Amino acid sequence: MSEERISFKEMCARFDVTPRTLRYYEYIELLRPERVGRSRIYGPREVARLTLILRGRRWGFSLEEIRQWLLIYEEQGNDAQMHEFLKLAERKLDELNAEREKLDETMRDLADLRDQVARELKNA
Amino acid sequence: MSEERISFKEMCARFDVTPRTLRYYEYIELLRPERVGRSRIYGPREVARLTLILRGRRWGFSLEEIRQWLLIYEEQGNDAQMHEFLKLAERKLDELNAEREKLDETMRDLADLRDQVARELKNA
DNA sequence: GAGACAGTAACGTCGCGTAAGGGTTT
DNA sequence: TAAACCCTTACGCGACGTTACTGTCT
Repeated sequence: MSEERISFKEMCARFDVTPRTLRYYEYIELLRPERVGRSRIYGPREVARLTLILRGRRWGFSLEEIRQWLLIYEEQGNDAQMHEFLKLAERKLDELNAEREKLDETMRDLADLRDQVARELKNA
Repeated sequence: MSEERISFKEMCARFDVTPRTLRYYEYIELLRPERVGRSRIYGPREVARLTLILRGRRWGFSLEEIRQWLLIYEEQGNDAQMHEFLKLAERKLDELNAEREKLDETMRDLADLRDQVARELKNA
């Protein structure tokens, strides 16, 4: 029960990704579905991995970073690995914070120029 | 005087870009330096254009978007063109704002997971 | 001849999109 | 015969980085 063997198309639908994406993840060895003939079949392991992959992607991790994560998750949470994860998360949060500050500066600059141009238009 | 004719290397240094970048911008026809023999020489026009290009890049515009800008700037600010710019700027600000919200959400999610893992570590 | 500078050509990156072509099953 | 699904191969994008090789000037 709950063997959960899922077809290619169903994976695409369930996770809202294209076939190309699944094939690509397999090509770079993030996923390793079984084959029945030439068709791909996804078990619970692949479903779990894809869940993590997509979550990481939403967070702006590169697929190579995600690969590291998966290694940590795979061997299931001993302390050392959880520490590893915490370090990764802290580093990423720092990166995201830096990005945010750059974004804010950009927005201020652009808004300033917009206001300046708008004033020029009014005075013309 | 202020003829301002600048060499390839000096352009790279002044704007802190690589030779590859200058060659690329020329290849896609954002810049059109003169040639003396086979060497590139940059006049005031190219200096001004590169200034705008890099500013646009900091603001997250694509080079194709920047090309539109340059057209507007080139023909120097009549009202219609300034309106065009204002529309571009507003659209970009909206985009940047959406990006910022996604970033904030990402950071909240990641921080939550980090806290959760940290608690698990303490309770073990 | 060594070193600094110039040039061109062309492949590599990342995360897929998008054909193009062919096979198998309903 | 057609529709629906599967497969592989391979080129395309954006903004350059990088390598490889050649040429020119000091």
